[in-house]
Amino acid sequence: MLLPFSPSPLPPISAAWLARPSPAIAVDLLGCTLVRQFEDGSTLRSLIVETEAYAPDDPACHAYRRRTPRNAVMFGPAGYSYVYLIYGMYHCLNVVTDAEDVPSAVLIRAVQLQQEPPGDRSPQPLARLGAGPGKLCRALQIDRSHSGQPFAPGQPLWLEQRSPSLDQQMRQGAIALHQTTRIGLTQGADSPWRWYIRDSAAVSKR
DNA sequence: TGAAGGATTTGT
DNA sequence: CAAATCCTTCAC
Repeated sequence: MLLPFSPSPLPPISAAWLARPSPAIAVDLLGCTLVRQFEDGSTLRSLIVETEAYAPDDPACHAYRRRTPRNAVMFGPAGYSYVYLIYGMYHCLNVVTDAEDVPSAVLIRAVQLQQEPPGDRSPQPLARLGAGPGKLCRALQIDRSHSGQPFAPGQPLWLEQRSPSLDQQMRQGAIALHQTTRIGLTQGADSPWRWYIRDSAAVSKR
């Protein structure tokens, strides 16, 4: 299933809206728009269809043990990006949430691209390009240089609210949300902090 | 200074 | 199931 993109501009999501516990944000970000603005000024919009929450006292959270240079942004205020390199070859994009000094974030695991990203790329279904945290960063050309930056219009990345019609469909259950345990973890694997739009073509298997 | 391992993806 | 590939973290 492909979600409909809004034909009209949607309001940006504020840092204040993101200053809540990460599980709540993970649910609320489903159906919202991730906007990538490239250096030439062009933009590429994607609908968020799969997320995971990471929180304080969560063994799976990068900030679980202590503050380090890598995870420092998670200790800061909500509304900033946290991008890290995993397995030496893939980047993962997070939205920092909750209050300052409460290290938490939401991992964007899958998006539905509105159009083909710029650059030479072998023709591939858009749903595939955004299926997986590493793949969506590759498609949107997101790397660690984008970590620690605010989500705000005019920046390389920002977020926009759900369209009213999509919000209504999700609240009425016409678009089903699912909640499961998180993927690929060795610790904290029991917390049911993964959410996705069930029938989306872009979510991870399971 | 060294070593182990990871919020992934892909191909065998 | 294992490789690719490199950064982060922790131990010595």
